[in-house]
Amino acid sequence: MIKTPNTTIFTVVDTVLFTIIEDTLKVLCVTRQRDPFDGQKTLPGTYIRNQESSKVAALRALREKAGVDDIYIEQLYTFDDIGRDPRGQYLSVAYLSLANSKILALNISEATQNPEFVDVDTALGFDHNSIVKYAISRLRSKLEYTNVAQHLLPNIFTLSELQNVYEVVLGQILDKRNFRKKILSLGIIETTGDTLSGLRQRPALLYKFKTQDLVELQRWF
Amino acid sequence: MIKTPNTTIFTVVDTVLFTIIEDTLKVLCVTRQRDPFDGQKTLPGTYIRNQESSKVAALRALREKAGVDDIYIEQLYTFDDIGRDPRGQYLSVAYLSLANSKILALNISEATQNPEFVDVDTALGFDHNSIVKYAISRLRSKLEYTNVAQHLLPNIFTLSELQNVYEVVLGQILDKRNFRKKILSLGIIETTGDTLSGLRQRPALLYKFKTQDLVELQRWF
DNA sequence: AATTATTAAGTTAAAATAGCATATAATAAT
DNA sequence: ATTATTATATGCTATTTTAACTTAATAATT
Repeated sequence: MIKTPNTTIFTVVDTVLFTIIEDTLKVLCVTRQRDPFDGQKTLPGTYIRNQESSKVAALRALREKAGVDDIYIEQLYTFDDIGRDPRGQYLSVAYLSLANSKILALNISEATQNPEFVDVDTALGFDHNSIVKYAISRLRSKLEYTNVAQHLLPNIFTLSELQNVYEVVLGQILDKRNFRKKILSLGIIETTGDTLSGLRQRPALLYKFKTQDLVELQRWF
Repeated sequence: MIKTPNTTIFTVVDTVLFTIIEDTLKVLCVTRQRDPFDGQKTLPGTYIRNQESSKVAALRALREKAGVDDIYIEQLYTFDDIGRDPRGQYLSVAYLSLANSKILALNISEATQNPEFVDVDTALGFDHNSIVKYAISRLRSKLEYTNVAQHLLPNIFTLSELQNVYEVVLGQILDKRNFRKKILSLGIIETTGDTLSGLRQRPALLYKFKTQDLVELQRWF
């Protein structure tokens, strides 16, 4: 094997931070201030620094734009097709991140490229629409066999709010009785015993996820 | 955003090629000919070249070691923890690959680091045991909701052979009647109409996968 | 003709899923 | 006070899926 250190491969990260605003799935993006794609929206990204892992770089990018320190993040996929960036050979490790919109504090300034949440079908520069598409696909899968939905919610929530997260992400209406039976039988949430009153209706029982750790449920065999 | 081109991040690929030999899941490895980990077994890997994507680099690594040109491959995960390689900051895009052992032609020589198939629990250098572990986990999942099993088999096979692949990879015995019912109901295989005779037993019907393209089956909701 | 090894195939009980309707608790309006 | 409104909570049933289990058929060998 011949060692060929690649001085011309740029290693970067791009982040896909989803949140739900007004019953719509939104993704964080910034506005580029230079070519290529000057003025266009793109996913927040950054170069990976020396002695920094891609995950730490991704967290750094999100901290700068969205003002969050403790956030759910997982590696999504590495995009490195030749030609994906007109500036040269860019290898981007993409990360999928989730947050409840209430805990976010967007750091809007020229320096941070004016971060904002946009609809997931908004046109983005580079190959970032592909990345978002892939992220949605991953998120939909994970909703179905893990407890990741919690990161789109406050710590305490009603079953209706939880169902709403599933409906917004999956893009389909679910039967309320069956959803409740299903989600309760999975054993990943439990009631706090408290109720949410103050509305002109029967008060809803409040629930929380049993653990913040990622739980993977079983499939067949 | 300050641009910090990283001249010191090495971008490489590592490949996890699984095959089944004598009813055991095996992984391709090579023997390192230099420090670090001189003399130890590791996954086949290579530097990503200029104007080469990680996928192409992974295919190149496999072609050199295993003599295969047309092989199933998918991106697994990118490993880049600081300290994973004592030589410096190495970002490795790992690939998962599958092949039927019959089509492989190991290119055994000093230059190719004497590739060989070993049990998946064999001690490997670097963080390569973690990579293999992650690859097994991915493979097991994918068996259950895709048609990837085909890549561990010849084009034409019996149901017993297919079941054997599942049993070897999943590490558990499956009920024959239920397995057949399940796999046939998925609609991903069909019989060729031919039978396999010549053995001192009832001849088995032969089957093939309907498509080589990756098929993803549905889960709940 | 008997033996052997492996394939092919169906039934039943239990569990999970999908589809559907009504009573309840709180507030708001009268 | 009484009534209206609104979202919550809950249960049944038919259907589908899953899990567990046994025997007959076939072709080669002896």
